[in-house]
Formats: sequence, structure tokens, C-alpha cells
Amino acid sequence: MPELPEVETVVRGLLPLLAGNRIDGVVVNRPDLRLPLPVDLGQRLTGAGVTTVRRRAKYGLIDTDRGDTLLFHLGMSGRFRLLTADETPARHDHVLFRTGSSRLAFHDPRRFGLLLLMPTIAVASHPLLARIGPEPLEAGFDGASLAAAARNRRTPIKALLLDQQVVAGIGNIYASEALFAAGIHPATPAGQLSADRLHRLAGAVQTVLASAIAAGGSTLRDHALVSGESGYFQHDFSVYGRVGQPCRPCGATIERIVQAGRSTFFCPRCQP
DNA sequence: CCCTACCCCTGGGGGC
DNA sequence: TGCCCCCAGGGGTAGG
Repeated sequence: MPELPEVETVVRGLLPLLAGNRIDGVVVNRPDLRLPLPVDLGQRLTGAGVTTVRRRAKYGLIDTDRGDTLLFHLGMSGRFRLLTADETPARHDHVLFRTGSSRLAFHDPRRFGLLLLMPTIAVASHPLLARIGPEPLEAGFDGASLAAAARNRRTPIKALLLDQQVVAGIGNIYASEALFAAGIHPATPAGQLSADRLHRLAGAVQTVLASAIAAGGSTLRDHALVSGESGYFQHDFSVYGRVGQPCRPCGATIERIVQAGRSTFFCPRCQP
């Protein structure tokens, strides 16, 4: 499910539920996620107060007053869901967190997601996060940083956008959408793009991601807000998943190609 | 270094 | 209804 806008949406949903509250209990139903859960997860979290919930790239970070941070990644199918009062945990509710009378489940059918606990001061240097590039919606990402990453690269520009070391948080949906917004063909060798077009692309990345966050992300199948509501940015897709349909601005037929094993959607007329 | 292929895992949808 | 194949929002690793 989750690219930057979806993770941001989840983080914003968790914030009012967790921040300022204490984790009163943790139940692990299945420890074998993408990486094994820490064996002492429950022991280290139980009784801890949550100070804040934040995001870096596609990772969510739950900071506690014990100096620990619970890092989560949603993989392809992960989400958090709030259980109703007398609800029995469902299949794929791998970990349950209780605060007061609320129960929150980490739910992930495919188990590509993960939960890790680490000292808060060690988050930025953790191997999963240490080499990740700039946040696209913060200073440090712009046409110049994209140009520096694109220089001498023959890799398709779409693959460059997916590279988390170049820019954080873009996935398969928003790569296609940003390239459409910038009018750039996804197969263009990155190093071939002019500074002007890379500047436009950086702007398109920011516009698309900000719009998606405002819409609560995109719900294709798995993504849900913590409340259970759907995001609705999928209704605003210009190209993603629209193969065979007309391009809204120009009427040409949207095409699908496969790059590095993943679908890319684009308009052949708007993205020459 | 650069890039593609494959793998992890489960489930949904379409064709037959 | 069942089966089989393809596809899926991520990312790490092994190869060429």
C-alpha cells in the first residue's frame, strides 16, 4: 500500500491515538515479519509513554519516553487498524498494542512490513535509514539535488525516482504520476534530462505528493487510515492504473510498460 | 559501480 | 464452483 503519502496519513492518524498516552500492553501473535520482531518488544514497550509519532521516508517512527523508538514499515499490505471494544483480532493482526481501552493492531497479510525497536538517538544512523535521500517536501530536495543524482546516469528516470537514496518516499504510483505531471517519458535516461526539466520534475513530485497527502493517500486495496476510512487520491490518478483509458488533458490512450519488473503508466502524447 | 532478475508472502481478480 | 495464472503500493540480495 504505502508510499510517502499513505505512511504520512497513517502517522497523522496514530498521533492523536498514541501521543501523550501510555502503552499498557503488547501482544505478539506472529513475530516473523520481513525481519523477526525483537523478542523483548512487549517488555520494552509496556508501560512506556509515547511522546510523538513521525515519519521518515516510508518509515513510521513512534518515540517513547524511555528513549526507545518503535520503527514501522508497512511493506506492500501493512496497515494499522483500531479494534472495536469486543472485537476478536483478525487473521493477519500480527501485533496488538493496547493504550487505555483502545486496541490497535498492526495488520499485514503479506508480511513484507516490519516493526523494530531501537534507541531514538540511533534511528537516523540505523542501516535501514542511514542512506536514504532527502525528504521531497523539505529543504534539501529540488531540481539541483535531482540533477546531481541524475548526472551520468543512464538509468530510466522512473527508476531514479524509485531509488530511495535519491529522494525519500516515492513508490510506483507517485513515480508515474509525477512524470506525467512533468511531461517526461518514464524511459528517458536520467542523465539526458536538462536542468530545466529536472527542476520541473522536482516541482511535480512535490505537488503530487502534497495533493495525495491532502486526500489521505490512495486506497487501492489495503491502504486505510487508522480510522478505517479510505484515502481518495486514487480518484485523481492521471495515469496510474489507467492503461487503455483516455488521457484527460489530451485524449490519447494511456499506455503501460514494464520497467525493472514493475508497471509504469504514461501518456505517449503528454510525455514524449 | 550500474542495472536487471528474483525472492520474500498472501490474496484478489479474470479466464477457462 | 474450482483451478491456475497474473498482478499488486516495497525492498534486499545475487548475479551479469
